[in-house]
Amino acid sequence: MNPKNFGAKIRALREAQQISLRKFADKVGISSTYLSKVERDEFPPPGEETVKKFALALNQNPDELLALAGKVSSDLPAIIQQRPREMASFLRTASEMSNDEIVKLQKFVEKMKRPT
Amino acid sequence: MNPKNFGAKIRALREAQQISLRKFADKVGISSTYLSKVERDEFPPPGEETVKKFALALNQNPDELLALAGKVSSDLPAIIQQRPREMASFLRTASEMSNDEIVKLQKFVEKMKRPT
DNA sequence: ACCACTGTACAGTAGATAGTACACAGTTGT
DNA sequence: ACAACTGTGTACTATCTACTGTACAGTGGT
Repeated sequence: MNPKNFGAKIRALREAQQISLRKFADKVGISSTYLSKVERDEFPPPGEETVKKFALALNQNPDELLALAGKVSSDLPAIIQQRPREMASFLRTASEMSNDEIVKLQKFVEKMKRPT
Repeated sequence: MNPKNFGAKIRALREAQQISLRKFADKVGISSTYLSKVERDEFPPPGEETVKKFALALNQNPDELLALAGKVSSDLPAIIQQRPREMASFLRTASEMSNDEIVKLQKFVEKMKRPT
């Protein structure tokens, strides 16, 4: 919920890859100084595009990494805006569901997706 | 999608209420100058809280008015961040659904909501 | 004629977001 | 010993967001 350990996570993943701060910064197109501060959570997480580059370079799910950064991929708000009432209602209902119920819902959606 | 006619909508609704620009501005707690520019789409739509006050004062659905403003209520991103993968997947699937399918999905969710 | 009201033009601003450049200290390899 | 790394402290900065205050011109009523 709070982006308190975003930086720590990035650092851990980067170190697991044995890549230096500077090289990683170059790879994702930011300055090493900035990356240093972000990794120590001295600066807040970077913008959406940069976080997505992190995810790509570190083999992480972009949506999860964005969540850790306290953000969401901007295509999702865009989808909500297509059908604001329905989507808002869905999400608010889903937020009160148990894990079991979420799984049921997922399965239902999966079924609908399959070509009839 | 683009917030091009947000202002025009606000102006139309305000005029339908027969309330002056200044009075409406006071009511929602912004300056009349700002409201003037917003209504003529010379300035982009205001922030989330202000749009919600517009909705309240004009009897509009907040999620719809926010959508017209190119925004989403901040509780929705927060919900997505609780279960980023599931919610992102759900939304991206839902974005490809027909209206019929959305209705079916809504009914399914309604059923789940009912106290067992 | 005057006053109060209508909307608008002009000129700003405080705070947040997403970064940058430069310089430096400590560690490692040869 | 010194070159080439490693990460970090300091000091900015540009752009965006979400507004404000003052002043003014046009319209309507008395």
